[in-house]
Amino acid sequence: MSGNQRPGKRSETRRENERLILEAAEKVFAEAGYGGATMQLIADMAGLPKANLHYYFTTKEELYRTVVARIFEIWLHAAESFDNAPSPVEGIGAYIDAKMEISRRHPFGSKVWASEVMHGAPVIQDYLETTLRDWTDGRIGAIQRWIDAGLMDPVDPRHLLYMLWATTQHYADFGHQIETLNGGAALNAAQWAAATENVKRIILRGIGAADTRPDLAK
Amino acid sequence: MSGNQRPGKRSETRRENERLILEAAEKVFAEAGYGGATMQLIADMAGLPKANLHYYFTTKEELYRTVVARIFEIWLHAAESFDNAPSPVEGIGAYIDAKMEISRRHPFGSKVWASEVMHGAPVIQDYLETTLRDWTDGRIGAIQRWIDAGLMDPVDPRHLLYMLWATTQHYADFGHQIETLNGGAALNAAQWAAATENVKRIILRGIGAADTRPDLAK
DNA sequence: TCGTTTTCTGACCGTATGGTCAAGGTTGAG
DNA sequence: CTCAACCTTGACCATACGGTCAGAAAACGA
Repeated sequence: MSGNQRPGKRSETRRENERLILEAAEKVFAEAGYGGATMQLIADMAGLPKANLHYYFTTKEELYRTVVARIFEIWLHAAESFDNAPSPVEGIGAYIDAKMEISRRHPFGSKVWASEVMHGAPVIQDYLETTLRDWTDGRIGAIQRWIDAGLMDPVDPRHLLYMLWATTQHYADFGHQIETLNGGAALNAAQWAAATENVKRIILRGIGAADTRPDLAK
Repeated sequence: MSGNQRPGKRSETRRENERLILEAAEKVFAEAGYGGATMQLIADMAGLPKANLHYYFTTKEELYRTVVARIFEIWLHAAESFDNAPSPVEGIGAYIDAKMEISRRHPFGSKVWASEVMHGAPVIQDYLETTLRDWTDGRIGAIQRWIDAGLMDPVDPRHLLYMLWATTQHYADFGHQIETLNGGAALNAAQWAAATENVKRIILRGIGAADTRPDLAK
């Protein structure tokens, strides 16, 4: 219960190795799924002997839990973009920017999260029922206020949120499909920007919140 | 090479058992992933001894391939909704209807498909590069013609397609999350209808294709 | 009733996996 | 230098998994 780890520099090995393991684990869990991932594979990718993994993380499940928790942290951080925005264009726009950036920079984490939810959220059910639900309810209230203030059309805030999650995470979770349809190449910077602009444009116009008119700009 | 199975009624057992196995397999693969699924689990769910599964499907991979192929068939069928539509409102509207219906009636299949793509499409890569790419290119052409005809805004057709896939499949793939945020209950008929309407409304307005004006209808 | 084809299944096998452990190495404070 | 805490790892174990197979049991046509 005391458990305050000395941030002292004495053994930084621990930090470094945990980082190596968690990075490798995130990738392997994303590419093979929880059941398909093996400790040996993660160990090889981290460049450590398998027994060493079990020194830092007792079980495969504990390692997985840690990976998922880290992803949730990133998610929560992005969720802040929504706050303190006076209008839907700014709030939702910033949120789309943040989530697209996550899809681009943390595709493995996004896939692990998707896989976890698809399998019934065996290890993060409590997060869904507490943190996520609270955040969602709060955002629904914010959207409703924008609607009441006449800043956007009266769409169902809940389904709007689902649409935001779906469209942004799609670029990570279905990245392989998108890559294949892009001639086998990953999206470049310009294509990512175009994708983000498209999502923002369609959704913001779709909810009647676009600041400009039909916008015939190229 | 002769292999024409007599559709004779002599042994319909085969058809029935294959159906049982495929249904069980779809569910287990969806809920546990390929690596997490076991032949024993599928056998139990199908109510057959494990050895019997190997009589109909030699290997686990062959069973999985068959499951994925069946899902692709359903997907292709829904894709037809897009065709022969004179305007985006009708074409895209019908496509959204069809895909939402698939998400509702075949959630397991949708998850298997998502899982397959997320893991790099190890068994359907050829489908992505041929059938899916052809279909996508064709639809992009259709959308571009609508744009050229002034029936909708000049959005990137490719990203519009991604948005359609993302938003509709989200209701199946992330069904557990949606259910949790819905108080733990699955969406009822009215809620599914509301979700579908919301998706259609936002996207069609978002691309400037809504037939009606801002639509203040409740 | 017989003979042939198809279906069924308990018992079995080799392998790969998650996890353990004991012994040895490394580090740094006193 | 000494000692204790921490880190490393090859070898090992029990289990569970995909897959096999021999032979029993139906399911037919003649």
